[in-house]
Amino acid sequence: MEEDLKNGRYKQIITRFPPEPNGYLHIGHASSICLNFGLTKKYGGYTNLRFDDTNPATEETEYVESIKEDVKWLGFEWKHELYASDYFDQLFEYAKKLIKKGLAYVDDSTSEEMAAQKGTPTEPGKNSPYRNRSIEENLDLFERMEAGEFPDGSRTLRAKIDMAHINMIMRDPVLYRIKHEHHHRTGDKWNVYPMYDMAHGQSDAMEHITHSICTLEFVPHRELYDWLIEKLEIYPSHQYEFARRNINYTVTSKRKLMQLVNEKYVAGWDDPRMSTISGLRRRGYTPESIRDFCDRIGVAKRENMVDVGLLEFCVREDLNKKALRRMVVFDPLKLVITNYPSGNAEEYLETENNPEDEKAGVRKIPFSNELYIEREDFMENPPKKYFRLAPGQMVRLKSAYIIKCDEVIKDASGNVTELHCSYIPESRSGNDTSGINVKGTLHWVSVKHAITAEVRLYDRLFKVEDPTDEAGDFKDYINPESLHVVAAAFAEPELKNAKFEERYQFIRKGYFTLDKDSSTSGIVFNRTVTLKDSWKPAPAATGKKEGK
RNA sequence: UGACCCAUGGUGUAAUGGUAACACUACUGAUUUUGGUUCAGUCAUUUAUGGUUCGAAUCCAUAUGGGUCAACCA
Repeated sequence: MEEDLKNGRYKQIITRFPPEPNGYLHIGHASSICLNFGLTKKYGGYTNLRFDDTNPATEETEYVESIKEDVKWLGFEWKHELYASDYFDQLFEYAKKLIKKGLAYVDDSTSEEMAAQKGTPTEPGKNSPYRNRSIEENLDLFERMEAGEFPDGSRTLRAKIDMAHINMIMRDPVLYRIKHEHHHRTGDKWNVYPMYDMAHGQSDAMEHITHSICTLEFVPHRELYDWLIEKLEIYPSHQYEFARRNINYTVTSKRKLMQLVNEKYVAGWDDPRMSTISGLRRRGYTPESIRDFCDRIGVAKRENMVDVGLLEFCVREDLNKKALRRMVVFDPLKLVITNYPSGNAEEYLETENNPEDEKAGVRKIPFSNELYIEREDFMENPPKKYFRLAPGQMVRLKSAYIIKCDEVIKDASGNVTELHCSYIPESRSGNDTSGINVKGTLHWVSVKHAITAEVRLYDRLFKVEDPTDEAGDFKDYINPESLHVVAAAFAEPELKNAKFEERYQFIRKGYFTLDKDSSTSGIVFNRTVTLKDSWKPAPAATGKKEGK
């Protein structure tokens, strides 16, 4: 499409990203951002960031700031930062031009009366009794609407098109309405505000937007978009539509996201379970992974439901290259190495920070005779093909030694409290001369060197693929286990120096990032995504692993 | 029961009248000091019926299915 247009029709492509500042951007907007900015980056040209702030009742500066931050974070630069409200003077003139051409009139009907006049998709509408006012009277009334002489809702300016039009959008649509409301940018200057249709295409025209890209629900508006451009005799921008991207197990609707925030189902717009850009950012998603995701899902006009698994694939792929490997035990089981010197004996073992990236370097990790391993990495009566620790079995401790489980210690009620193992001194990582081969490798931390950290494990926010498609309220389908907090996980000491800019892979546990709730008194990590896990204990035994 | 938009493996997207493909998922196997990564492979696709054409996913018609439109929201 763009290539044809480049053949002489336009010298350059100009697009715009037009958010309404009444909420935070979500993953669906990311698609639109990547499309609009990506197109002009590819074909040459530029993209404006234009806030569609024509409704002062719902719009706030807080949202403007968050939107700018999110677009920048995603890695895009806009040419001009603009606001539909910048054009209010010009738009008002445009409205008067329509009146003068006999193409718009002031209507005193109430919204109920107007709805009744409108007809239905299968029946034509009826003309408003105010439809044939004189140009002079319309002009006078419209000026007085602006002057603040009339209360909210008492009058509107409507286009004079055709109340029997097959396209209901064309049945004398409202162009301007009275609102004595404080606007986040123009303050109390205006008493009338343009509707979307009276502002969007006109703003596009003023900016010489060549491709005004929006979602499918605006298809019927295109006829009005073109009509206004024609009658106003302004730059002929063109509107193109694509289907919004839906992702399963979440919602991408500002209204619904706001409900989750206001009704405290989540901690805020940037709760890591939210589909907002700020939520994904806090969760540990990278801009690269989100852009890659948007590229992969593409654009089309058909209804769609993208698998969240693809988003997870994209972030795993990116993080695998970037994340520093660390060892953290979530649910500790103490392990004593009986043939290793006790007391203050320790040694520092070298291990790579990222096997996928030599430049990431190496670090030292402390080893001693008392370690923690993951409780789930031991089974007293293992099924076959269990590669982890079990009585009499051997495993490798990552970057350390091969150990053998000699004895299982239990408390009075039979719970396993401790494991006694022996290590093979010749099996030390890097210069293993033992000749022993083991299938399993476990992560571990030294008890006396470990630090504690809070770890927040997230799962999908909804239990069903499409909560808006289910009976009843979408909030009835919230996954009660979407957040699992490990209050005190045991981490290798290196993590004391965790940084917000760095990404981590806790070996065998997933990808993690430092959360903003971290303070000097305690550090907090968010799990971005689990590692892919192809281990299945037994047919139909434990089912799906958490977070997958 | 009006108009408009849409229909390609489980999912998403290509194929511009000329061999239906790519990615994700799932499943095999190899490698692996992460049951990760990597590598090799397997399963699986044009909604239906007609028509035009030497040739149709593509063009036409009809049907079916899904979506949108009756806010002083965007």
